[in-house]
Amino acid sequence: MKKLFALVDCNNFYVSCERLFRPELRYKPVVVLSNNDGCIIARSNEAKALGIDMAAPYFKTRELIRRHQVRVFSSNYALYGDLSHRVMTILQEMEAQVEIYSIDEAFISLPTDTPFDLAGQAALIRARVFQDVGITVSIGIGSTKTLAKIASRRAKKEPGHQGVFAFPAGAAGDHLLGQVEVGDVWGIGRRSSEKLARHGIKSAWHLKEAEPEWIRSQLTVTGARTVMELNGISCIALDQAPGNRQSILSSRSFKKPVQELADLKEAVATYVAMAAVKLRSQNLSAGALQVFIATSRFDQRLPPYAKSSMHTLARPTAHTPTLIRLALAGLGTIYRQGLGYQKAGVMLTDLSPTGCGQAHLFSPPLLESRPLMTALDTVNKRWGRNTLHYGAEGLSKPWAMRQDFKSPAYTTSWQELPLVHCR
DNA sequence: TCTGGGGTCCTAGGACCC
DNA sequence: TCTGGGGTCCTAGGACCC
Repeated sequence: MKKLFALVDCNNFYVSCERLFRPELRYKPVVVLSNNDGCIIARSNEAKALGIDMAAPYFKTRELIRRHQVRVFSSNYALYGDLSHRVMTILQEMEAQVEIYSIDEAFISLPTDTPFDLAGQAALIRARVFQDVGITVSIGIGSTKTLAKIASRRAKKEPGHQGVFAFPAGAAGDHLLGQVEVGDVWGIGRRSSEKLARHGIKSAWHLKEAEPEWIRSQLTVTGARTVMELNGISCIALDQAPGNRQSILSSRSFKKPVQELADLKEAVATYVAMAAVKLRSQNLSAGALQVFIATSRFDQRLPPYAKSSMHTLARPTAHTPTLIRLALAGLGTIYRQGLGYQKAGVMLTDLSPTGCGQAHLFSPPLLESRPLMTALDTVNKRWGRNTLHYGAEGLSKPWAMRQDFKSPAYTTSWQELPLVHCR
């Protein structure tokens, strides 16, 4: 059966979340920063109009921000995650086939075999999300995910569409593709668009008409798929139950460069503990652990130093102390004295469902206590993160990331609920 | 002074097997 | 002169996404 795709995309999502609890900031320029207050990762329309670029380093735009009194927020993922969940729940209530694609986007698969007012249904979804959560979404409809993406951008950018736009058939569709820069096509990043431009392929229409074999040779099969999708041939299916996760990464930049091994150890132990919580929450165990450290890529004075160390476990585990021990041992092998490290991290890979691992012939069973981990997670869930934690994680954490402009956890912490004053 | 974090997929090349 | 053919697995690196 032929299907259509709709992409539901939350407008300026992080900014919209912040404004939800600060309605006086509506129509004012607002930006949200990445972790460590490093880059700008969300902008209100007013901030975009001021010429503040996506992913611009905060310190480089600070003057512009000050001059126009742009309101700045550190990222607050507890808030965004919670509001995202509310939006996605509504979509799943209204539609049978939903793929949650990212924190602020979902694809929906729509039937086309019955006479059905797609745009009308999309408008209903949009109204319901706004009514129940207070977030504005744009919805694009197309015969492939790639075309739905292009349509959603049009829905967002041109107010006349009331937030819903269906990719048109025939010549009108080609005309629209002619107006889309090739780098704005889903799956075509900076490197590929530079390469394509050198061969005269500058618009989405040029790409659609390109020779498939040549595209395959230049952009591999993923590029070839994109060309098919632009031609209306669906190659990227709706994925309602994404397969088991491949890896769990936990890493942060430091407030200021860290030199001491002792500080790095604390940071790495903290990241291991975070990753392990995520691991157990998905009932997974890790078969390998990688730890990495890096100096700043931007520091011109010294050559950058980045090293990682991989350790494979005889048997998969989700036991925090075991993982911390391995990570710290790995850290010792890659640490070099006298450098100022800007970032460290831990990646858990070879993930498998807990309890399904192959027993090992020669290693004795690991002396690890699953009930202990369960108790730890239960306490921290009930009483707040870090109620119980490992000594190796440290206490003062002088390396912790910068978060100078963080809003309260309005919806996920009793202590930070917004107050309503009545007279 | 100050430049995010968390993912996925693809390819090439080396090592190894029969 | 001339050096097989077919395969798997692993890793590193590149590119992309939000």
